[in-house]
Amino acid sequence: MATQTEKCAGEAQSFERFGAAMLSGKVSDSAYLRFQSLAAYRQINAGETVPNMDLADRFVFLASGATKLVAEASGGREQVVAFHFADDLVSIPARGPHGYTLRALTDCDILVFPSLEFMQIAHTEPVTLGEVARRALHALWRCREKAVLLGRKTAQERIASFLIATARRIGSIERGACVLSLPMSRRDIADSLGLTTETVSRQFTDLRQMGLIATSGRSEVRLLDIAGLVARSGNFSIAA
Amino acid sequence: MATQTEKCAGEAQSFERFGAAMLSGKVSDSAYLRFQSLAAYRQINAGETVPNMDLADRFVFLASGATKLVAEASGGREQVVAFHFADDLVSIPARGPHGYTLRALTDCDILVFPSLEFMQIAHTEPVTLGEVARRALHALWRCREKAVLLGRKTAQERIASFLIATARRIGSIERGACVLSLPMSRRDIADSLGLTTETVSRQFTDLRQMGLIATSGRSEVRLLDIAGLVARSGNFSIAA
DNA sequence: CAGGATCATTGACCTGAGTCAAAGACGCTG
DNA sequence: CAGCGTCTTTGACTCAGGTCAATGATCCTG
Repeated sequence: MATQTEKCAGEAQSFERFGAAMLSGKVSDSAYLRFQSLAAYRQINAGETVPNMDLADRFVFLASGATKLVAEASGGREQVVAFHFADDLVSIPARGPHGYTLRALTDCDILVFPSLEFMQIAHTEPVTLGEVARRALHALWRCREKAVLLGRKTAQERIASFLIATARRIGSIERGACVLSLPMSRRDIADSLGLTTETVSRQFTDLRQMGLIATSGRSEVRLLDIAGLVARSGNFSIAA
Repeated sequence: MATQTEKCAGEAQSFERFGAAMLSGKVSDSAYLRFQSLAAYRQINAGETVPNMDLADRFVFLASGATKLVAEASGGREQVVAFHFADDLVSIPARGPHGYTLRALTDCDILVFPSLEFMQIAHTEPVTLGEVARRALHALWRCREKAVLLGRKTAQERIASFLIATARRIGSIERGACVLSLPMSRRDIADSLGLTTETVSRQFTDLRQMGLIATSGRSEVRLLDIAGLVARSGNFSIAA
């Protein structure tokens, strides 16, 4: 379980956070300064889109807040490809079969880097390059898990899997139970799990009636029986 | 369009191929030798699984042949997470919510590395580390495209997308048309696209009747109207 | 090159999730 | 703290794709 993130508004704090996460203090002063001058600091309000700048690939470091990466298919269909929280590094391709946009779920502090230049500097700093590789592989792992979910799981298994995975990222312990404060709407969850808001809602209701979860308000979910959720998540092996 | 791959059986040729792809000649002799002693060469016959060795994360370099990375969910459901062809580097996590296995579609020559040690050596060679990062980001990009496909596309759009994407990887030009020699069965395609063999078959039939493709035997597909396929692929922007 | 096993195709029917529509809850603003 | 817009929930019905079952095409082996 990760701890919830505090606010961190401000360019200096944001870059400091980036340094701690990606440069881990072992980077040369010159590289440090080059990263600093390359970084474009932005504050993004909830609901806003991270502007596309030019048409190049970008890395976005999320210093605070939460975002979703949305891919658009034809016919206005949207798929949420990933959610991100503080300290995450997001890779956004400029173009492809689908258009990608990064949208803020809450107010965010971010640093935007052009990928090409970022990688050029990183090539002189093994620590940072290794961190990019490590994070990319981790994101790939998560994306594969999502592919299994989207390709082969029922609506209920998708919701159970989502709750377990999200709890591991932003859940907190409160009076023995795991509590989630979801920054995303039912629509975001639906677009992430390949469902509709109606189906998401129905599955929440079912899990509530089974006594596996309790909800209060629009965003708070309390996981009452994690073992029961795992059993219903469609996972092959028991998650570690 | 990539060119089809020739056979390359043999440990020496396989490692040479690895060197050309991942070390690009600029690597120190000591790192070269360390990679060489870390690599476990294997020949895998079509249909066989790459043995799990110990329980650690692995990188597999595919020197020749084609493989599928399969994730297993509960109830024996299988999801093909990715296909791989010659010169691809596959990252296989040891454990997670779903068990992963790498299976050969054709006879293969592979090099297996334990991830941890591989990354340790790579940290001394920016070229290789950068290549790992580049490939991981590329695999992530592909996996995201797959998530859009699995989350939001119809059966027909999935098949069209699959044919276009596969043509780009292993298609060859023959008398003006793009020809695919698919190394995977209908079941593999179905497990990759989140469908059943029956649905895959029906969609092939439909595309054939629309005059977009022609098939001969079990594995050969001729793309007669690529623009038509793209139009039916559900892609948002026209693919480059 | 005949026999047989596997793989692919086709057809009939069924179901889980989508769609459409309406009512209810939340939470924001004045 | 009342009013209103948005988000969520619930219900009735539809349909794309799954399931079950049978037939037909490949291709491999002896």
